[in-house]
Amino acid sequence: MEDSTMDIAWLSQMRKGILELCVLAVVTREETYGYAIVETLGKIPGMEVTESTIYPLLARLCSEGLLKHRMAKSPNGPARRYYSLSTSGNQRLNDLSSAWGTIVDSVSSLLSQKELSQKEASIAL
Amino acid sequence: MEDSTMDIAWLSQMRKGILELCVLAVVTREETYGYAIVETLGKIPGMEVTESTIYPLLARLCSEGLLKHRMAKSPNGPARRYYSLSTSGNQRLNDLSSAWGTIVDSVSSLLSQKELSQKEASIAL
DNA sequence: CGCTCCTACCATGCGAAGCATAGTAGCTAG
DNA sequence: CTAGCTACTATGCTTCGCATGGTAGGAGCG
Repeated sequence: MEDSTMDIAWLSQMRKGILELCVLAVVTREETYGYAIVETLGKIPGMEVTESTIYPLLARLCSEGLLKHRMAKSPNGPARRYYSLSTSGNQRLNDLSSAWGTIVDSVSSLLSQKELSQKEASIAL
Repeated sequence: MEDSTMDIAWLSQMRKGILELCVLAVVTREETYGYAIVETLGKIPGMEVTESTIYPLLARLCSEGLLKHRMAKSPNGPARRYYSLSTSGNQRLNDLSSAWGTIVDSVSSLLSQKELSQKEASIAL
């Protein structure tokens, strides 16, 4: 019931499922680890996430065989778990990516029709 | 456990929250009713929905005050419940719409970086 | 006049995913 | 040795899409 979180509640809903695409896209750029992904996505408008979102997601993608990981030492803290894409992870990235393109087209088509009808409505009035 | 539904399970996840934007966009074009919205969205690639998705969503949007409705007779069946946008519904549509634009930009930026790194990787190999 | 079929909407319940909250543990600095 | 940063973990809540299975009005047909 907190105002600041209520205001953007629908935003996180809109992100559902899209985050998986984003994480795969980030990991495919370079082998990286959870904590860094949080910071990377934190710089992207509308894509801010917390660790409690990213870590379960990474675990899920691993258990689905889309990601693989290896441990490596960190210069300033506990060991990091570096993730990289598996073959099927690459496949999934392509699938998600094309599905994403389809949805973007569909939605923007819907929204443009909205603008047209609004102009017509203002004329009709 | 059916294969055909398993294959596109992540697709419905990706649609979460986006559907709200789509329904508002459809309703703002013209006053319409649940059954028709299902058929309208059914024609849009990647946006196929069932009645059990739309009716609860319409009810939710109504209870949030984003939509208002009126009953009207149907030429071939039971009475229809026609929906139209309220003032705050219009506001929400604008909010969702701009948030959508932000996300689309962010994701496509991520995906284009992916393509770059893949070219670099193929050179490095 | 009942039977079937299409239309239109409703109720229940489940599973997936984001995320708040809180905790664990490695490592360095002073 | 303890304070503070880094990195990951565990639990539980909430929302939402959706499968399933209804209810009910009207039209056409024998």
